[in-house]
Amino acid sequence: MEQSFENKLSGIQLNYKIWLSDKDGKGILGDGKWKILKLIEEKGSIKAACDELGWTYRRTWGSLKKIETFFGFPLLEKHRGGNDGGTTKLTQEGKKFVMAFDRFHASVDSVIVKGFDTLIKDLKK
Amino acid sequence: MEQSFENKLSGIQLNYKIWLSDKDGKGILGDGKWKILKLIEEKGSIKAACDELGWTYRRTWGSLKKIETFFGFPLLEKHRGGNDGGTTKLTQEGKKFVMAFDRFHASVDSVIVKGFDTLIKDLKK
DNA sequence: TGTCGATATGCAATAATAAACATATCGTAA
DNA sequence: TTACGATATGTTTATTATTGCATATCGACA
Repeated sequence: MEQSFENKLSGIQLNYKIWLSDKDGKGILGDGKWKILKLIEEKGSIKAACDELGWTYRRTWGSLKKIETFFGFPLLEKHRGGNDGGTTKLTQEGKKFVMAFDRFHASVDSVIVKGFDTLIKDLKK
Repeated sequence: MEQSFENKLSGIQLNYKIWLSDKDGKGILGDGKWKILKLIEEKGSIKAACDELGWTYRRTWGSLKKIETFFGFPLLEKHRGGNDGGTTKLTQEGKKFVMAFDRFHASVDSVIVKGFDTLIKDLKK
């Protein structure tokens, strides 16, 4: 058996998750919600965003409830009724939050990827 | 209702996890295993490390099995029997892996924390 | 004023994960 | 050669997370 990482390294992939929580680790708002919030704004409805990501409406709705419960004010402006059934878009606060998270990710993503490259190189030595 | 993040920000905490997987997202080896590997080396046994972290031996053993199955060679040198029941320490490869992950974390941790600080500041604006 | 499709929500079923229980194996030192 | 405590592993029970099903509500518009 080859006692070396070498031939396994190409099969390794990097994963990471970053999220915010309250002090009990609850009320989580992370990558998933960030993604869906962006997509809701883009598509104009929760349902359309769910379909796009293949998520169940039920689960998504529960997630969105959590984040708004945590902050105590809505990040989404939801409208029911109408010929199109209803629409949803981000509130001012929602936009601010999404943009802040955008910046956050932009600042850490490349560093993590770079660190991973170094890790792989270290294992080759 | 206050439409501002301001008064909630102090209750928010940062969380993140970084891990490596095979192409199917399986064979995971991340922060948990990194931590326990270091502790096993320090304590000299799997059991002692488990007790320290409050993890079940069964679960830990399963985790360690996974990582070694993935690489195809042991990261741990395990000994059974003896008056002390047995001991475990890292192999050369185990040490290399742990050290590489040490470096990896050292290079990304501060950036992530700094990014979080900026995120919070952004939400205050 | 009836139709439509999305929002809104409860609840049962199911899957995924972790914990708990049980037991066998090993080898050294007394 | 027996006792000890850690390694090693199967099985089962709990916990939690996710899915799926069902159903009510809403309001612009035809």
